[in-house]
Amino acid sequence: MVRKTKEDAELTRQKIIDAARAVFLARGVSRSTLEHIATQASVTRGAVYWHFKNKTEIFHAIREQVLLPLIDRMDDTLTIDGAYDPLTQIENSLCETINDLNENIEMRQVYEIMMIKCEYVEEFATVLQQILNNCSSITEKIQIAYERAQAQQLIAGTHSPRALAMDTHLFFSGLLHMWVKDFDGSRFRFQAINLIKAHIDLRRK
Amino acid sequence: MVRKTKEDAELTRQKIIDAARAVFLARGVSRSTLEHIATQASVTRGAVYWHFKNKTEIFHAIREQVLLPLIDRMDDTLTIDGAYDPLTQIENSLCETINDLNENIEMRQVYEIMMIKCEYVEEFATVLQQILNNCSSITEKIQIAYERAQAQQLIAGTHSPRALAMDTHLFFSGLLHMWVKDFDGSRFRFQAINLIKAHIDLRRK
DNA sequence: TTATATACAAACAAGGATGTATGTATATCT
DNA sequence: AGATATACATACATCCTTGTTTGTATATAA
Repeated sequence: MVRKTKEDAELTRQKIIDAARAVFLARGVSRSTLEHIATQASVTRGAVYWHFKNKTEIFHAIREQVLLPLIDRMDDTLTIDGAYDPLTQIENSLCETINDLNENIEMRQVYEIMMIKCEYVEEFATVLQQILNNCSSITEKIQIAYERAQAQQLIAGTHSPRALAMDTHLFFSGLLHMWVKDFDGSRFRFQAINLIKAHIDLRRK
Repeated sequence: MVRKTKEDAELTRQKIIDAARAVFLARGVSRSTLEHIATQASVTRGAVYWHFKNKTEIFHAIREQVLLPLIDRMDDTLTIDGAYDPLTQIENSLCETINDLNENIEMRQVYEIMMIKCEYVEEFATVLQQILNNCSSITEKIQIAYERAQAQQLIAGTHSPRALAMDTHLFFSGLLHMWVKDFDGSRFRFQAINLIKAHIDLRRK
C-alpha cells in the first residue's frame, strides 16, 4: 500500500521523529544513518526523504517538539505572581524541570541527545546560539523573581539579583549536565531535588 | 625520506595529536577522518596508523595530555594549607582554571571538543564514567576546603560542607559549559572571574 | 470519473572512509 | 658490515552512506 490519507502521513512523520530520537540516543547523531531511522520506524528511506530534507531537519524537529513547550512552561512558573514566595517559586520551577526529566521519557532522551550525543559543528552550530539565547531568557526570569524576593526582604546578605540569578542558572545548568551524565542515578539524579533546595536555602534569610 | 630517528618519530606523533586537536575542533570528532588529520599534520594515513590504532586512540591521547596535568594542579591548590583562607583557596582554584582556559589554547580546544564536539556513544561512552569520577574527586577536595572554612567559622549560616561543595561544583560545571559555548565572550567569558567571586561571597560571613 | 498530486517504495549512481597489505629507505643493533 | 626492526608512504579492497531518480498505488480534487 502507498498513498495514505493526510492523517496517516502525519502519523508516519511522527513515527519517523520518534524513531530518530531512539536511534540518535543509541548511536549518537552523526553515526545514525537515515537507513537506521527508517528501519526503526518500519518505513524506507523514501518515506524519510519525503517528510524531511535530511538528517539535520529531523534533528531540529525533535528538538523543537520537546523544547518549545518546556520553555513556555518555565516562563509560566517563574513569572506568575502566585501563592508562593519568589524564592519558593524559583525552587519549584527548577524542581518541576527535574520532575519532567524523571517522568517524560521523550524529554529525557532529547536532553541526553543534545548534551552528550551531538556535535555542535557546521549545520548544528546554530543551535548553540539558540541555547545561549534560551539561557539568557531564563536567567532574566530568575532575576526578576530574585528582585521580588529582595523587595520582600527574603534574601540573606546583600547580593544583587543579577548575580544571584546568574549563580542559580549556572548551578542548574551544571545540575542538568550531571543529571544526564549520571546514568546510574547514584550521584545526582536521586538527590537533584535536595541539591536544589540546598541551593535556594543558601539565599534564604 | 623515511625511517626517522626515535626523536623524530615522537615529534611526528605529537604533530598528529596537535593536528587531530585542530581537526576535531573544526569538524567535530565523528566527521574528522584520519585523512583530514594526516593532511593537517603533513603526513599520510600510514603514519597515523603507525602511531595510533584508530581515531579513538588519538582522542584519548588528546584528552589525557591536557586533562591529567590539570587534575594534578587542581589537587594542589585545593589541598595545600597555604597562606589564604579556605574560601579564598576555593575561589583561587576555580579562577586559576578559568585563567588556564584563557591562556592555554590547547586546553581551551580540548575542553571545547569534549563538551560540544564529541558524541559519547560506544567507545566514547567510557569517558563519561571518567568525567563523573573526576567530578567526584574534585567535589571531595572542595568539601574538605569547606570543612576547614567551617572550622574557622568563615561561613555564613548553617550549611553542610558537603552541600556547599556540591553546589560549588555544579556552579563551576555550569560555568565551564557556558564558557565554552559563549564563543563571542560577551555573556560569560569576560565575567567568569566575577561570577566566581560572587559565588564564594555568597558563603562568606 | 478522470486527472493529478500525494505518499511513499525500490533502484541507481557515486563518493568517501576504514583497515590492511605491501613497499621501502634508513636508523640501529650486533 | 650485514641483518633487522623501524617509521613511515602507497596501493588495494570493502563497505557504507547519501542524494536522486524512477515507479506506483491511491486519496482527492475537478
